[in-house]
Amino acid sequence: MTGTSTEQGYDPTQVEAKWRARWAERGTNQPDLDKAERPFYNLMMFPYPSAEGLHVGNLFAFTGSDVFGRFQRLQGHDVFEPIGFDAFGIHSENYAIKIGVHPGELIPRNIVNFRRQLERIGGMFDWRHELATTDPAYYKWTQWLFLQLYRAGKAYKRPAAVNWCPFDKTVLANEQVIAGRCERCNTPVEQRILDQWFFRITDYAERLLQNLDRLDWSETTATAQRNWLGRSEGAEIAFELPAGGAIRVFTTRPDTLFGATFMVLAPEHPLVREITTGERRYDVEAYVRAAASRDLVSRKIGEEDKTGVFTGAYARNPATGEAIPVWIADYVLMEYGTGAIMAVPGHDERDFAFATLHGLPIVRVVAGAGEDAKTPLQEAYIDNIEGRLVNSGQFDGQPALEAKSAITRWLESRGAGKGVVQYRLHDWCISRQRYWGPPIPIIYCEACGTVPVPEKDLPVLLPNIPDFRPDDTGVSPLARHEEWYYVPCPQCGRRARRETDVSDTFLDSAWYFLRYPSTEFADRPFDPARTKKWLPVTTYIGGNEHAVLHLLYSRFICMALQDLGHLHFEEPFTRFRAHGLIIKDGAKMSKSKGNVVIPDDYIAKWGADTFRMYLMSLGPFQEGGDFRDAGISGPRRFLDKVWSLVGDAARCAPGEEIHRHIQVKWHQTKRKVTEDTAGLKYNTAIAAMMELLNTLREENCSSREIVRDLVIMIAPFAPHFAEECWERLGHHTSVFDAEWPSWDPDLVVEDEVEVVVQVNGKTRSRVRVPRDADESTVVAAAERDDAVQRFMAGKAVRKRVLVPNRLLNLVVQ
RNA sequence: GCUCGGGUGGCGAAACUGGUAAACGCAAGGGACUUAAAAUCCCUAGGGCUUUGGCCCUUGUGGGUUCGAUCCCCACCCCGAGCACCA
Repeated sequence: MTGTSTEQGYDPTQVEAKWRARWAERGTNQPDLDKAERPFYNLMMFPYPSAEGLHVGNLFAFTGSDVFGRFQRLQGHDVFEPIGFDAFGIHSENYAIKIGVHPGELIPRNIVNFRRQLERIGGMFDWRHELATTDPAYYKWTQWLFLQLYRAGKAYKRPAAVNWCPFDKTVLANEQVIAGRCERCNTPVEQRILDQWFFRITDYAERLLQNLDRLDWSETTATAQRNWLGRSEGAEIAFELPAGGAIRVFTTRPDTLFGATFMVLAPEHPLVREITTGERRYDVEAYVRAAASRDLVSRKIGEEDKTGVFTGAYARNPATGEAIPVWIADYVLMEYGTGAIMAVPGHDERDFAFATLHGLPIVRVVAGAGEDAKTPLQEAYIDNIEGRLVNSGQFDGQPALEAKSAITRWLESRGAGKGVVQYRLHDWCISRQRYWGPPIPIIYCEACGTVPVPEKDLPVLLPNIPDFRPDDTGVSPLARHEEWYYVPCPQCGRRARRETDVSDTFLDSAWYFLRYPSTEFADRPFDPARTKKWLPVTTYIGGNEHAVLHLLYSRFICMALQDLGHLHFEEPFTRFRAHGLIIKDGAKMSKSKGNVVIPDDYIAKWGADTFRMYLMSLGPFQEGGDFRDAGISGPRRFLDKVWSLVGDAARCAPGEEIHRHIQVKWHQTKRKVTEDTAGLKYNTAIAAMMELLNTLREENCSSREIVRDLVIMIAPFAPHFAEECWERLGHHTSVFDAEWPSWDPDLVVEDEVEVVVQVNGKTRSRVRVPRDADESTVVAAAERDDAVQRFMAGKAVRKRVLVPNRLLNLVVQ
């Protein structure tokens, strides 16, 4: 194999610049959104335009999505691959504060850099449909979305706790609270109660859960959503108070009701004041105050001792009739269930710890194998659903599982309880007391109350104020901007005030995929015809860090929009695949770990195509890989060799005869590359192409037909390179308009196969036999083999196992 | 603590989801070409024995099922990600 050649070597810089220009000129990456016949919406999670630019981990994800889009295009689909920027939010704002540049100035600058990087890597993006969530033409519709939910009664305002840093005097997101302290200044964080806007996502909990079963999603992602939704079946039970009324609790273990020896209310529970007796008032109030000042995060960690105080009140256990003491403790959370529990210390770890610490009685009501009512409890006996009830009156002896429903029915018949379903999911708080987001389109009027901004007045523009820092009022900086803050009431015209909270970034990203196909329409968020043609998204690829919030919120928004008649579907992402992470020095790439690799220098040195191939060959796309720059020369050598092979093929006469075994390799490769690329197993698809190349070089074969197929198969991975090779093979159209190679099922198997011969499960030899040879033929061949004979040593064959075309195992003695 | 992933050569990884463990690539060693280097090309290569014919061992650890286990089952160890007092 001589690399002949008077021709030019492969120069990626030149080739890539040429094809970027030509794609732009020809509109290669711009499908006709109205006339497309086989629409395929290939979506990648849009990036947040950080000041650092895209790192290698980001480009791994973008490239993997682009490979898939280009592959689908070669399969004959009209692929729409849009891109945009998730540019609002606390990250941008905090960074802007840190370096003292206004986010309105910083973000456009970052976007320019992102655009440059994304173009350079060769993404098949349709830039005509680029969007940024910070663009008033976009957030006008984010605000519109809020109004639709508000009108439908799905948005409401209520007091809720936020994390508050008393030093920085600002509201913090949960992620900014590290071990109960502010991530920036290390000051202990407190909680503050503010009036905030919520979306009623909990109304959709059951649908969000049910639909998961029919979505083609990564199983890990679906599982994460199931866990987050947290469906529990149980009972709501009333414990009567002597003075009238009752404390209602939720439990998943009604079968342990007879073991409820005390009750605990969350400190915020509305009944606390009412039931506390005079002599306990001081202790209880002190405890409530202390709980209120604790930050939200450490409250939920649960490592500390289980503090609490007795209210002095008693309630009646509906099963035993006994009066049991009512305590308050911060291990009970107001946001879950009813904010009150029946404590069963015998069968709940937390209740056990609390009872031990405060000297409360512990009763066994479930006995496992070899235990009875009197077996002492050293710790809470939890995994007891296989056990039988004891100390439980008429239910003694029943299996715990049966007793669950039996006791629930018994309570129902006496009006003391009922079976209910609970979710962990909370309503979505969309209020942010910050500057850098879309203002929530609400006006407060003394006369008319809460008035939504009329749709004709949208967008409510985010004013460009120089001091965008949060201050110690706990209110958004927008409140300081008077000519913005005060507006005439849309209903009565009197002076009114604007809502100063902006909405959560997750709201921006919960609908951006609806906007992409319709970016040119100024008068509607998403055009009905376009939406009908392109949505739901065919394939969505993104990071598993968004497995829960972003994907769940997007699903909720689509459900709500469908219910309101705006959409024809309720699940936005037909297929979702989570990409893996790129590891460097044993850790995920992140700025805080200091192991971020900036791709620009690699691309400049090796070319985008080599870099793409390298990233895709690191490991399975859905698992990620380990970045070591040493390996990048491999893919480059591959492309160099293909380059020279294309030169040979261009000179080679068409229709050259091809040996059978090369044909087999060729067709096997087509099958493997097709299947593996479709399954996102890019690393093995690339390996298969390398094998084919090695075979062609060993056999000194430069068949035009084979090289042509190879170039098409390389195209999703190395698009500029493939275009250039395609042209050198004499084509005048884009390689992406070519047809993906098909394989002949008769040509993927050799006529003669090698069958492994094992004796007692150990490989001893291999014999060549015709394909699909029957057992007697294979056995005969094996028995003629010297090595096999040696290991058989005249012993009788007790059993033969034949795996056709693969293996024969002879079991002797 | 809980829920998902995952542990295979010097390194990244592959193995039709029970059938030749280590494909493909990187790094390495030897050779060819060259005044030289780079590039390129050819050869070697999991470990250990060896009488040079081969033989034995090897997929985190220990058991099990099977003619046969990287793959299935049980117990344990380690790494990564997410959730975290959810009653």
